[in-house]
This record gives sequence, structure tokens and C-alpha cells, in this order.
Amino acid sequence: MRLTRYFLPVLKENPAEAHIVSHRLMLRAGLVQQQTAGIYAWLPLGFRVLKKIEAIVRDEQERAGSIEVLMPTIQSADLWKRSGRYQEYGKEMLRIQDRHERDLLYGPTNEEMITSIFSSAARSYRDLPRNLFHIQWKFRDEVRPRFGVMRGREFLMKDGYSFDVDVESARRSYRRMFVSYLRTFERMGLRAIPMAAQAGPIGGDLSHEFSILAETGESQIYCHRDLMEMSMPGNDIDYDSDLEPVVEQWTKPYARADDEHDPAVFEAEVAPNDRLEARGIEVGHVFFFGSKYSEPLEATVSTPDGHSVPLQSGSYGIGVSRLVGAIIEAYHDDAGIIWPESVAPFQVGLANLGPDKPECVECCESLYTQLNNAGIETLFDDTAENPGVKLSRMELIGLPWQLRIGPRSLKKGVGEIQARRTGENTEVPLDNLVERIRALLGESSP
RNA sequence: CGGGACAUGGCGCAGCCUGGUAGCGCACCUGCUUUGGGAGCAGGGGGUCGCAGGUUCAAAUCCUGCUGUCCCGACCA
Repeated sequence: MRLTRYFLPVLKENPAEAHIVSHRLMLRAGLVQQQTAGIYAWLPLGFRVLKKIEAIVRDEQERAGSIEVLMPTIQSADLWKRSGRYQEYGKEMLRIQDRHERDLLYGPTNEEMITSIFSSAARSYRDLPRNLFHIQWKFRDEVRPRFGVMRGREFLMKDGYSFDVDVESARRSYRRMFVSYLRTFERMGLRAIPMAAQAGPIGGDLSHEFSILAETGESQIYCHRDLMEMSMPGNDIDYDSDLEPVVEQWTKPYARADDEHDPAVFEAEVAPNDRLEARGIEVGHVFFFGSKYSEPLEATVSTPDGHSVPLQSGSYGIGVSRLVGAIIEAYHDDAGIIWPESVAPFQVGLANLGPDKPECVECCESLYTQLNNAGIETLFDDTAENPGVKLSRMELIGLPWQLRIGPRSLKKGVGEIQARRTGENTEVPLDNLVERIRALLGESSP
């Protein structure tokens, strides 16, 4: 993409309303634009990041055996009246009426709808287990939206739902999602720690919040330091195998957010040097809720012995739009964002530092073509602006690799590759540039 | 939902207390010069001060109401 044809409205100064680093950088780097409190328009660069995150989430969901669907944003109130949540859910639910004065709502979540959809077709234990997910915009009329997309009212969420014939089988579904969440966040360069959360209807251990550590986190978390070093399930993980050892490993060390925190247990279980207290951002939540919705909605299947039992379900959420902010909280410096490669809007930024020099233009045009042909996502700064403007803007938007071409380097027959993360600058002969970039991509993770 | 602030060109702000019809920096436009860390000179365009009402000869400035936004706390992916 040529910058002269792109839409990248960067801000030189910090917008007054943004108080945390990710919000500031998202506005400054032209990722989003606020439309009203807690509601954002995604500009081209931000939208690309959102899509990258979405793709990783989708990929890991499918790998774990979950199947994608798409449910509407607007729901009829009927289902919610049957489950009782139409009354229970507070003012956070946006209630609307259509022209026939029928009660509708903008979905804050989809347990009722998915239960209805699934149970309308699933009759038998043979149809189980299944896990369906969708990635869709939600609306929750938060009392106090803040921190940009980290607590918006409208937000993009992956919500998945598992259906099983009994609790033991549901546990297996839960573990699959648990493991897939560890992998999902890791692929974005995040270490998300599963925290024991408020127990579900059957009690026990089937609810976890996945949080990443960040100064601007909204909750206080307490955990064992080991969780920061523990190795993640690899690419070869078999979701049909017994995942209990993995879950066991990750849930054994103490890890709780402030609402579940018990200082006495913390101090008894964790040695002083191993205690980690920090702020956390919740990026995912897995939860088993049994027959909470299947019973009122009469979603049942027949068992092998011919009885009829309500579906056993869990729900699994990932805050996709929130992750954009969370990743920036984890990866930035004074100059701007530092995108992990896996979610970067472009892999490479190509900057022509001598836009008035024909040899620079020619060289950049050639490189741009080569990079495109190599399938490398490149943002080409072909503007006539000063080098300083280009370099600082490139740092602000945080592309992992910057390719700099100017009269100075050209004289030596080289181009410069600067790593955004380390600031390391390498001179590479012009002929080898594209090859080198290709080698660098994916070599260092994240 | 409790508490507290703010609202002035695209952005950041001053002016308001002590009413007299709007100013600065950045951005933008034109020209020339510049080009390896957010350039220089010259010229130029753009706001009626969130909205409504009131006081006054006169309101960005004082008063009332409304709306919007932000911050702190309690709740949430």
C-alpha cells in the first residue's frame, strides 16, 4: 500500500480525552476514531489489526474443533423472556422496539440464541458434543465506558458455546477451550494467565478468566510467578487427547483476581519470592454453566438409554476488539506502538528518505514491487515529506520491520533494515534486501 | 449509580474572574528554499465560542436549563 493513496490520519499531539497509553496510541496512530462514548469507528490501519486478531482466534477455534456461525446483532426479546434474563439483565442491555412495537434488543451475548438454534436440530446424544462460535459485535450499555476500546460499549467478541450430554463430557469441552485459549493469546505475543473465577452452578473449578499483566489493568491479580515461565501447549497439541494434565498444570499454581483473592490461601500456598501481584486486563473468559439455559429453553437430547436430558453447556469469550488495546499496552515504547508480527497491520514499512532523488525513487519503486510480488505486506511511504516526519511516523504506527532507502545508504549500495522492537539497524546490500526481509519475517517471535 | 471536572477553527490550548463582538502553537493552502530525526522564509484560508433561554445598550465572558465528553469509585469480554 502506498501511503500517498492510503488513509492514515496520524495525530501529532495527544488527544485530551485519552489517558492510558493504548488509547492515546490508537488515536494518534490513526487506528480508531471515537464516534460517541464507548463507540469507535475502525480506520484502515486499526481494521487490519482487528482482522489479524480475528483470524488467529478463528484459526485456533477451528483447530480445537469449534465451528463458526454468525448470529445477528439484534435479537428478539422472546428468548430472553423465557430464560428470565430479560428481567435480570440490567440497564446494560440495550432494549429497542421495532415499528410493530415488538421488543428487541442489541445482543450483549448469545447463550439463549445459540441454545435455541442448536437444540432445534440436535435431538440425540449422537449429535453431541458440538462447539459453535461466532465473532460478532456486541453491545453492553456500560455505565462508564473508558480506556478507548478496552471498555467500549460496542465491542467485537468471539463467543463460543459447547453442548454436551453430561457433565463429564462438558468438562472435556471446557478443557479444549481452556487449552486453545492459552495458544490463541500466545500467538498474539501475549501471556494470558488463567485465573480461577467465580464458580459456576455446580461449583468447582470450571470458570477461568484469562488476564494479561499490564499497569493499566482494571483488576488487581495475585498469582504464582511460575505461571509467567510455564511453557505453552505446542502446535502439535491433540485436542482429542486427555487435556487434563495441561489444565492441571496451569490451574494448580495460585492465580486469582481481586474478587476471588484470598490472602490467607495465597500466603499459605505461595512462597514470598514467588508471589506476583500486578494489574491485569481480562482478555478471555471460559465458563461452564450446565443446564442454566437449556432447562428453561427446553433444549434436551435423548440419551443412549432413551431418556431425555437437558444439554450441558459452557460459554467461551474472547474480547477481540479489546485485544487491540491490550496488545498495545503490552507492546509499546515512548515513540509508539511495537506490533508483534502476527498482528501487525503491515509487516514492513518502506520509507523513501530521498523523495526528490530519482535514484531513491527508482530503488524504492523496485523494492516495493519486489515486496508485493513476494507477498509481503508493505506500507510504502512514498510521500514528499521530510525524513524526520517519515521516521517518527513509522515508529508511531509500529510496523515490525522498517526498510529505509535514502541518498546516504544508496551511495553505499545498501538499504537499512531497522527492527522496531530492538531498534537494531542493519545495512544490507540492495540485491539482498527482499530476501533478507523474507528471512527475518517469522524468524523472531512474536 | 454516587462524586468531580470540562465544552472556544482539524488537534492542543489561552481569553471568562474585572462583559465591548476571538487569539496562540501545530495542522491546512500558495510560492520559493530545504530533505537522514516531526524544516525555513513570505503570503493565505478557516471558528461566533456545545444547544436553548435569560440579564444587558452590548455576552465566549454573568444567570438558568439541557446536551455531550472526560476523570475517581462500585460493576463488566
